[in-house]
Amino acid sequence: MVRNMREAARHAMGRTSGRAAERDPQGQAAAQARLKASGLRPTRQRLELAGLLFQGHDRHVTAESLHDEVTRAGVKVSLATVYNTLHQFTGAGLLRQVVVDASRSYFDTNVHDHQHFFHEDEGRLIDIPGETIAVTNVPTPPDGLAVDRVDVVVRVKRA
Amino acid sequence: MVRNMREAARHAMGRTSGRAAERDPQGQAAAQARLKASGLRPTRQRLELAGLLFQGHDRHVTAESLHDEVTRAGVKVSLATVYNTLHQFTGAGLLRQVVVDASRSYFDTNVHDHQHFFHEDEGRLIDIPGETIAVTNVPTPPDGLAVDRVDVVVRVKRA
DNA sequence: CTCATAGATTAGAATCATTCTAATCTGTTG
DNA sequence: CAACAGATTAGAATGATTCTAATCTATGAG
Ligand SMILES: [Mn+2]
Ligand SMILES: [Mn+2]
Ligand SMILES: [Zn+2]
Ligand SMILES: [Zn+2]
Repeated sequence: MVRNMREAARHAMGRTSGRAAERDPQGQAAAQARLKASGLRPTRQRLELAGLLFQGHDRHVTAESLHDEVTRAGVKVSLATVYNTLHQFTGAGLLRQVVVDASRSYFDTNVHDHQHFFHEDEGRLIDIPGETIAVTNVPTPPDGLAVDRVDVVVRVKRA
Repeated sequence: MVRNMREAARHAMGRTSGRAAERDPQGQAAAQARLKASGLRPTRQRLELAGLLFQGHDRHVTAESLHDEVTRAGVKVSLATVYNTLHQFTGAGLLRQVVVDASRSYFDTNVHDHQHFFHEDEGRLIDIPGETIAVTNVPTPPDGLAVDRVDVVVRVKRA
């Protein structure tokens, strides 16, 4: 039943209306490149999620916030796939996991050295550029251990 | 049926054999004082848990590790009570909660300003004295927010 | 292009830490 | 020794995350 390129493309798009992809052509292209570079198959779901995550500005998402967002965009992706994708992207170095809240995991599109404000009332993360804060005199780890990284979280509340 | 002080004391001890209390007389006394100072009733469970937690050296426990420990000591305390107690002690300023692992909460008997090594392979926390690490140039929080505290976690792995 | 297949997605069940419920118990105070 | 506010607890509930196993799809021969 597939007769030509246009039909094939529509078919490949599956359940999505194609609206999201049409709305963000360069995002999709960049996403495609990013996935290819990481050896991840460019599936509809990964392209949509990458499109939302890597639009240029840095983002902090939870599995649920990203799932809500992609769902609101009219794209059907299961929550399991959102979790899978966040972990795969993290494994590929496209995302970083941030632990600040015992009740849920955040993922950060900014994988460079930087720190965070964590707004405890609202559960929001705000970047602090990597050059801003200086952490000095970090002691040598106990024998047999090596520093993986140093996290600084500035917990803030309503004044 | 309670005839004298000795009997009364045994009765008050409830289901415990009294072994734990006998093993740690000063711990119990200190615990009693600590609870009184915090306005918490000195129940058998709180005294046992305080006895284990505040023995002098600083400790990092999870609800489950503390529950295992108190259980192994032959004292019957429900996990719900361990959770309740950890939160009450935290509210009273006797403990501090430490967020380093998305999968469980740690409680720290050292409530003074200090930082941590977190051994990611084993899930263990190691104190870094408060005067050791210096964090400078922490930026001013966004408007309407105030710094609650600054956490530094030095994540370490097997070398 | 067509097909075979490794890899991906997904609904729904399972897990696990933590919290809640509501029944029972106990420390305190009069 | 009451009376009762506060504490404990078994077991259910919750909520985030992971797992299962069935179905789908991207890909690279042929
Ligand atoms: Mn959702
Ligand atoms: Mn949890
Ligand atoms: Zn960030
Ligand atoms: Zn500590």
